[in-house]
Amino acid sequence: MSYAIFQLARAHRSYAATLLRAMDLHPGQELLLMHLFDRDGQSQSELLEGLGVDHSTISKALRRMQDAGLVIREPAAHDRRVMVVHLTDKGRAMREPITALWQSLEQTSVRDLSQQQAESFVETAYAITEAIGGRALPGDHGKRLPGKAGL
Amino acid sequence: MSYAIFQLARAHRSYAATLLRAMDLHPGQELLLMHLFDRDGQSQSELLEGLGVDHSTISKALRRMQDAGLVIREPAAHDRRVMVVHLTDKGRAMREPITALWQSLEQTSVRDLSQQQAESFVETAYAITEAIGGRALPGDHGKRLPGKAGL
DNA sequence: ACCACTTATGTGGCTAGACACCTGTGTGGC
DNA sequence: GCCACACAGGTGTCTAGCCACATAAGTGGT
Repeated sequence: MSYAIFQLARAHRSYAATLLRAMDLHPGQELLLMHLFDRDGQSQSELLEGLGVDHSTISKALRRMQDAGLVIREPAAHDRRVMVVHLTDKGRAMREPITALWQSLEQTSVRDLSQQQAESFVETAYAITEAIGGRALPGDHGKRLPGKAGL
Repeated sequence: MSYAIFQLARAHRSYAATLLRAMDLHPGQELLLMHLFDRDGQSQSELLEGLGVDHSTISKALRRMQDAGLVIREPAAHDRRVMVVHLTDKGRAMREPITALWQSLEQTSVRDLSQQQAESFVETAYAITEAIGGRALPGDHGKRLPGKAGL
């Protein structure tokens, strides 16, 4: 089971990376952009909430994306700690390609599956994600190893 | 679907990394060790075949593991290109902890699943892995590394 | 023997992602 | 007002993992 997850994760990431390479993006950046497509002008903390990665990862990725001209970061007026992230025209232009990439990824993934299998798989995947503590909720800094009962 | 895979992959890797940290290992190294538990004295190419990552990743990981005293690498007699990897006593001593970790990981993953769900999930996971071109190892979709290492 | 080709491995450079530590900035208690 | 504390980001450092390139050694064709 865990081996299957490892293999799937590696293959899936690798495939996504190959597609992303064609549009000069790196894995993870497309998720950041998709969150911004959904709602522009989010703070890094808000993006972090949606992605669940470390804040330093967000910070560095955004800096590189700013260097690449995809986004701009500017301090918020009401709270000078927060940096509000806005898409540039170039960033917004990535919307269609990314959507197409995502659909392609979906289609390829489910290619040999029945509708039933796909739904069941997603459902189980989320169940596993929750079982192993997939949510990094604010305030717990990763110390959440759910119970030593299972160890 | 792809989002579910991303989330699952991140959660799974993160959880495994946390467990591995307790025994001074890094993600991926446990898979390398498990392959060596299964058969000691493999070349890097053989290990690569089993893991499916880039050869440079293997090379660097093995160098760090050698620095950590887990393995030693020595040139093969019959072909001076290949480096044969052997476990040290310290490396062999990791076998039980890693097996325990793996079982814990498995138990936690399937905690909220029925036997049927778990089997169906693994089967679908391999189907997706093959569909997106993660070269699955020749043939079998069933057990990986039959036996001792407990994969 | 020679030379192209393949194979096994090493190395450098890049990003992702995690942790640890640090700097500003808001906020509540006194 | 003052001060401890929480919070938002930034930066350094480490490993994983990829690609691109390099080196050395075995393999074959001629």
